[in-house]
Amino acid sequence: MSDRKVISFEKIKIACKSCSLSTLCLPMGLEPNDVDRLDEIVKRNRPLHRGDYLFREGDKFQCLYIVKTGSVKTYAPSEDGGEQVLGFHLPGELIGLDAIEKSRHHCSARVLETSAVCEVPFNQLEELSTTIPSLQHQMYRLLSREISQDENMLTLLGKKNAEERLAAFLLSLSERFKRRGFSPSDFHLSMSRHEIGNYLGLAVETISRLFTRFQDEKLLKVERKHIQLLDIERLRCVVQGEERDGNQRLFT
Amino acid sequence: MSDRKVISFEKIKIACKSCSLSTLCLPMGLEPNDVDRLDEIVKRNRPLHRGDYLFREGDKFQCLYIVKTGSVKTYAPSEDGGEQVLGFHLPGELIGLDAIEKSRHHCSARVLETSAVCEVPFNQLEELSTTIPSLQHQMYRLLSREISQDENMLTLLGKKNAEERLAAFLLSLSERFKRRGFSPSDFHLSMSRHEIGNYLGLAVETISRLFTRFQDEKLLKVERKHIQLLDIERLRCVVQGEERDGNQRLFT
DNA sequence: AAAAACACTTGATCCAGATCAATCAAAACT
DNA sequence: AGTTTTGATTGATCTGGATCAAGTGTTTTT
Repeated sequence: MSDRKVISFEKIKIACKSCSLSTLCLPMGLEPNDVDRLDEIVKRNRPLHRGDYLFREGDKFQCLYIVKTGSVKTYAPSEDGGEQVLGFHLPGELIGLDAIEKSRHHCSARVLETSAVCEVPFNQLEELSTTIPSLQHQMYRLLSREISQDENMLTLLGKKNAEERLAAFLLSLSERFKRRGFSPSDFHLSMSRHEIGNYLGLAVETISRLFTRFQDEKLLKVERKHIQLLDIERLRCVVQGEERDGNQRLFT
Repeated sequence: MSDRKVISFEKIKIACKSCSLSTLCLPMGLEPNDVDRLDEIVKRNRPLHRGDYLFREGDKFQCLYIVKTGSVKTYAPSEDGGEQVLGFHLPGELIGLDAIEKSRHHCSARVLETSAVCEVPFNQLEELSTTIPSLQHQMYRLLSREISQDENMLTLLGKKNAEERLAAFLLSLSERFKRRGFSPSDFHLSMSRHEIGNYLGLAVETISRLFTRFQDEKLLKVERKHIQLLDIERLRCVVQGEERDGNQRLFT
């Protein structure tokens, strides 16, 4: 292994207190010395590459994972080879919260692009949280947020049509990139059209057609995986299911 | 108010330790004296009636609610008067976990039939959980379970067709009734066809037709809100999307 | 007891999005 | 550089479940 590689790996091993994500991540709201205690149990591994697994469905649950750079998808595989994509995870987002109850993962997680991921042994985190009330509080908040997000997604799948779904997806990415200091209107999709469709309960072809349509309507510019949102306001209207002529839809 | 009513109300005010739900509910896995401490913060109100609200979207989050008897639906109202039903809650099930993060409810909860509901002030519960590690653990488990259930529901809405959805719904009720000591094959639906359809992302008419079809196929017997499951095994096959002739479906 | 409101069922028709099929384009591999 | 593989686009067709419509049964109101 070359020296260069070791150096770039070491650069990734940043302590929580000097990590740029600390305001989005587990340490949010903790006192500096509590962050140090948390820091001691966090493991930082070398970067993973496209397709690598964080864990697979059925694995014993040991750790929560936090994306540091890159992106990760979680999905529920089904016996017949199909899968349901459950989420795409950006830096600062926690992965594995659904495994606490049964102490076993019932979804799989794979990285979508070269990514750095922090690992937090849950037993140690739980023990630490008994002695740091603000950490316990943060855990409750993060678990609760995950529930809210899933409920939001239930409404999307239960009530929204194809164009509303894709618009909502793009705006969600946009807002999350923004909070992480990236451009909210110019970004790269690390997932395939197929994965987007799977996540949104739509066929690949539908995603493709919608991108073309949105581009025709000057809502965005798309070139393969590079997206530029041209009219975020109007995209918000699309999510709300507003008609072309500006009328609202009645009931659902 | 008559004496009878007061007596029947008092009968509902049972301490956690003598509550038949204690193995499903918050106190699960707690030491008897910890249950007593939990018991002190639990409020038990008089029964609520069909249509009564536990809370409304936008309300300040104060308490978690636990169904003691009866049933409750939670739903996300949308501006245009529509709604997405998020869940139906049976005795022992916790309601309001999605409100912790923002300290505000973003769904509404109404009882479906005359119901008794326990109320747990969250601030007090959180404080108690800092001093009772097993209570903290139980909270993590319950929050995690909620996430799993929602993810399960995402797969249902994203990948399953109408008959698979209804079969899964009925089996879910069946299993939950069973764990509560009720018949898994003979029960009463406290929600309307409209609410079932809304929950499953289907139209009322589709629900109605499927009940008729399932009855024709001798999977169940339905008479208004009274359901008898006649062939739970075959219903499980329907959920898996098996073809009439016994073949499995390939991919999804 | 009649009337009104509501919940459910059943049939006929329609349509958004799936599926099938054919290219096309960009990586990845020889 | 050429070949294969994989991903994305576009068009044509099909269909599951929505929507529309009409009627029935049940509960609530008066």
